[in-house]
Amino acid sequence: MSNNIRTRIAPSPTGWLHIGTARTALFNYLFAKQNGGEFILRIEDTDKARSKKEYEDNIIEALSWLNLDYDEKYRQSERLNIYQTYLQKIIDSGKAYLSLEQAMDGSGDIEVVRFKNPNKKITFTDLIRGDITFDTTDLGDFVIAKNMLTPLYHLAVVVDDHEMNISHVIRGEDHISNTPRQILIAEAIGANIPLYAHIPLILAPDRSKLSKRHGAVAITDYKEKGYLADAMVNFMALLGWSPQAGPEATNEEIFNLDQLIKIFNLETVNNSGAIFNLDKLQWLNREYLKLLPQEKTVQEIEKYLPAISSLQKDKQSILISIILEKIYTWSDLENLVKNGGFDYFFTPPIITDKTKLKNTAHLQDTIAILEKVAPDDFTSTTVKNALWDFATAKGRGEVLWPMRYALTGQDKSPDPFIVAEILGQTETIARLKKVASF
RNA sequence: GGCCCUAUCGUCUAACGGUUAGGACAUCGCCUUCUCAAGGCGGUAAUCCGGGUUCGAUUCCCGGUAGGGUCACCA
Repeated sequence: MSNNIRTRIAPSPTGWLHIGTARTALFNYLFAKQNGGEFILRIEDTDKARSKKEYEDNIIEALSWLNLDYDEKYRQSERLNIYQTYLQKIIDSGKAYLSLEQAMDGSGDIEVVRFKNPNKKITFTDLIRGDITFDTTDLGDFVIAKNMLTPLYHLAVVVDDHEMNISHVIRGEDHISNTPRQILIAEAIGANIPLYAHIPLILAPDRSKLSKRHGAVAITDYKEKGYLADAMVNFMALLGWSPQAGPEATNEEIFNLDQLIKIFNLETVNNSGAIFNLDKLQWLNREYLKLLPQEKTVQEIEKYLPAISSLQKDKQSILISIILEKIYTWSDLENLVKNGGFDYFFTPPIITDKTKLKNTAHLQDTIAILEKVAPDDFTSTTVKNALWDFATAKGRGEVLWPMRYALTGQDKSPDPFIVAEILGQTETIARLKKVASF
């Protein structure tokens, strides 16, 4: 499939990669890849004062984490001569002019380059919103460069999109009103007008533009919080687009990057802003956590709970299932471990308040029953089977609560059978004997 | 304020002009259960308002209202 679909993400390195920019990158990536095209990263660092290398590094780190691989990378600060050439061309053709004006920062007079506005109506067809018309008269003769070597945003964007053969400009709807200016410049340099698709913004819960005051907005914040890249990608795809729409409609919502490439549809992207819903992200993240191969999961859990490696494989997988049903992200696990949430699996609990055991009357019988379970088959199932009738006869709470409490020292924990299996027969009985002698 | 965009459950969203307005997250209830989770099952919950067009509007048109974006020698 050889066509000329080329898209780009053009962040300016004046802040960390924002979740909204990342979602725009995702849509650009998906659209390019599903059409066998190229996805390009262009660092828009023409503002020397505000651009910082650390932000560029953050952008690259975030895109890499999300697996949004770009085919080409450019930095506008390295292309100044190109802009200068085009600038000269526009000036020579009389479509822009030098203008001596008092600098806005009060630093004396400077000569800026203004675009000679033809004052006409511009209509473009937005792939998502249909025809949009602007009267450029309201724009005046806008400035396109501070001087011959310092192009401003609109000029640099148009020149680059032209030079880089960008076929589709997919960007946030905050750029809709920038489009007529850019079309005017494109016409002035004789460039093809790319196809535009303005996607809806990501909003904060109060429907305002999502910003730092609403908490974590940088992609790397989510990386650090222990979210999975696949979950993040899946979640962002669902913001403003739905697999439920279109001819290939499905109610399924779990799609990784490769699957999204196949089913994403730019035409069914929504046109209204979407609120960032953390609950759904968390749910999605757990879904992806469950999908992780055990080896990978153990590896990750070891970072926070090294003791898990001392367990046998089958016991590891039981503990994993216990852990996964209690966390949404790895940082949840980190917190649980910090608060001693899983200590009892590895260290006997210290029980000082024996009234917490409630009823100790059946402890000796419980021990006797557990001692009869075959040592080589001491599993949650065999333990449960051995104990069940006895517990039912005495009142399950009368038998099971003290057993569970003796094993864990916790008011809340997984059931005593599964805890017993992980601890093993010897340790289980030892813990029970200890409290039985109170 | 000018210009532009938008409007379906709390949230994300689906519905060739004809559907009991569907799904997911959240929430509530039930089941399971010694506890906490997880899981299973079920429920509550929406077409912003007013006019048209039409036999029939969530859907098409107009107006209103509301929200958002943008109006730099930032991007």
